[in-house]
Amino acid sequence: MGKITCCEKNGLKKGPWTPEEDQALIDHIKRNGHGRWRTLPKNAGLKRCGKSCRLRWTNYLRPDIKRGRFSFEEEETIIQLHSVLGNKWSAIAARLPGRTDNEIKNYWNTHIRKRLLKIGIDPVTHTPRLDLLELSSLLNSTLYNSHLSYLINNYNNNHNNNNNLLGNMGPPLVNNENLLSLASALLSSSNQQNIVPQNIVQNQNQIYDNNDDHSQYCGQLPFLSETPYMQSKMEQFSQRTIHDDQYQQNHDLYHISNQGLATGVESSTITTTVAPMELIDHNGYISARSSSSSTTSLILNSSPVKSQRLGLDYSGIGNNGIGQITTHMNMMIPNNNINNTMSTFGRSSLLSTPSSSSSVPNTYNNLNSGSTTTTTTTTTTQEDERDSFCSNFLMFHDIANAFNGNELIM
DNA sequence: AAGTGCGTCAACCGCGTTGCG
DNA sequence: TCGCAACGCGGTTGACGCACT
Repeated sequence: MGKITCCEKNGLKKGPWTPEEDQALIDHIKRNGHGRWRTLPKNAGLKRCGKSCRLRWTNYLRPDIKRGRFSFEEEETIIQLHSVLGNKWSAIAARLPGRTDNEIKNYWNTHIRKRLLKIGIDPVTHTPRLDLLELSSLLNSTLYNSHLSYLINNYNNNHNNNNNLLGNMGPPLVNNENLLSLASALLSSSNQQNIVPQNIVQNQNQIYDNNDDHSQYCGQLPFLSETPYMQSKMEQFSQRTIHDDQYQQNHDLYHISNQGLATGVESSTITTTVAPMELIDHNGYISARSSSSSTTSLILNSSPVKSQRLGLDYSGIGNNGIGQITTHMNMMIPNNNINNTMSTFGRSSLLSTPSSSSSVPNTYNNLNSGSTTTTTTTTTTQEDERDSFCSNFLMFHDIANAFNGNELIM
């Protein structure tokens, strides 16, 4: 039948260890220390191979082994280290006192890995799964036109109402059942369409301020930089020092600002505005005018991974259409680091609105409890929290990676 | 109560690396 | 430099327990 192993060949025992065997091993190591595993079993009176003894000691009997469930902090560390080290379990274990490589490996494979897959993150690359990226990008980019047009028209119809526009939006634009068929249709037609940038998601209440002349926006998307709100924000933004070398270095990074609404989430939900770097002119203005062709290329061809890393959380796709895509971004950008990030990354900067800055959790540690993904969730289990935590953490981590710096990490 | 499916995790296996003669 | 033994690592297996039917 099976291949004869060294243990079987030598008449050595395999399988689970008995308490007596454990005690014999412990006693021997207490007396003589570990090492010399080949001769240890004989000296300890064990009918086991040295390999088995070493494994039993290092993975189970060692006095400094920490048993029990992994804490949030440990899980956080594992994810972070795995994104850097990959499946180097021993290297990861070396940074987690009391945890063995075997334990971490098992925990990864049985818990974390599954959760990542569940939320659409590739556990190997720590990025959104590529098979979902194109689909989602396509949906976003194409739906953006109709979505904003709807919002604008809706706003024009309701501009005396202080409630958020989305309260009147009705059902999401996309549901799970239609997702694949819609994607198929879009894929076949996308090349003929003039797609408006996917990632510019603005707070309609703020952009189209009540003092604006709403009639000018009727039926079409105004250039965002032409709205009074964005004019004022960009004026602040453009006062910051921008270095051309950083622009060159980060030319494919993204302008990020925190805004509310506009993506199918509730009015209390804070979302994040993300615009491709290509859409930001030399004064720091978002230029929708220049984006229609270049953004199509950006989304579908040039750098989908980075755009998704920074702007989109695909865990929300299945549940809430586009809405949750922007949600996690806020979680990923610690409020007290926004200015640092701006100065660090020059043109690839962050804009924070007053509304978001009061709502975004200050620290990474708040990610567990401070999720803004509150759109439809009614119950929260510990597993749910961990799912959310994984998602948040990974996005946070990937942003830091994408910026090629550690400035976002506490 | 018995059968089945599934998740978990301790333990095994094989291969690569290191150290030494 | 080579060969061998010992060790370490990562992938995989299989026993066990629990939930569900």
